[in-house]
Amino acid sequence: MNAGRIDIAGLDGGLDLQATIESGQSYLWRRPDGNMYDGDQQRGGDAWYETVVRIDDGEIRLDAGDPVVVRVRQDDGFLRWESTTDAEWIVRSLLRLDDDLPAIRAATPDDELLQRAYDRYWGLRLVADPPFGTLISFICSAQMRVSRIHEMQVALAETFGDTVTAGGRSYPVFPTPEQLAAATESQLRDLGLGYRAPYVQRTAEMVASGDAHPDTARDLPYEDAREDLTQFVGVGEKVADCVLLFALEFLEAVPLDTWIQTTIDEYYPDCDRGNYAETSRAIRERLGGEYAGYAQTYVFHYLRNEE
DNA sequence: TAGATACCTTATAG
DNA sequence: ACTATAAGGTATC
Repeated sequence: MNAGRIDIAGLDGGLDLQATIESGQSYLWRRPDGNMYDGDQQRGGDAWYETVVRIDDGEIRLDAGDPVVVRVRQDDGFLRWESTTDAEWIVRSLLRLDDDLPAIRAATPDDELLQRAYDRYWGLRLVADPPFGTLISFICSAQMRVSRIHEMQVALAETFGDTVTAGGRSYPVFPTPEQLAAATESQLRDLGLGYRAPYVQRTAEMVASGDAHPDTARDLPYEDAREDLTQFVGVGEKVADCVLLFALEFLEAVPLDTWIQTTIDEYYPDCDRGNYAETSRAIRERLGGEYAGYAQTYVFHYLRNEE
């Protein structure tokens, strides 16, 4: 295994690894100590987190390429990493370590709720996850608790994905589009996916056949990109916004979920315009525009943990 | 085009 | 013990 460490003092705004990984924006990491979402900040503070991505022509993916194991741990002022390859660039990319958090926060409105959330979880970063895994995991997220969404992704990897061995341990790999497309609805229901089972299978089939790919949204203007992603089965406007924000680097995207809807009702009632598109524009503007997605992620994590 | 309803499964509240 | 409700919504009518 390769290994290295990144000096957190050298990052603009530092890092809160646990908040970043366990804030419900990524479901593609695992904690080998088995305590994801245990709500215990102390225990998670120096836990190892592991993921497997694929590297294809220098890009971090899950739909093609060679599997690479990546482990990270925040400890004593450093982000330590271990990997089957020289992975510092992968770690920097996945965890958006080059984002300038103070600059992003400076572009955020001086709003009491936003500042409280930023203060409480300062160092939380958005992620830049592989698009295919993000697409599937957020299709699974509909009407689901965060911990169960994560369990589903683990089950999908263990049931349909490859396995790689590193350092004497084996790691399940998130399934490729082909592997998921070959799954039957019944198999997926057996994993507890419920009505999401056919959505996952059919979307995987769309990607595997080449009929559509989440990456095509990357080159479109924000609202067109959101519309483009809704062509996938099981993907509405909210899930599309999640893929844009957590995988395709649209930092202005604000997924309108139940938590944000409650936030709008309580703190920004004038932003409720009665439909997704218009409410989205209004709350996006209220949260600072360009980095509204950052503010959304802080607020989501803050409200979910403090109330 | 806007509004209502069904949908899998599990955990938690009452 | 047992029922109602809600969980990072979407598809369909």
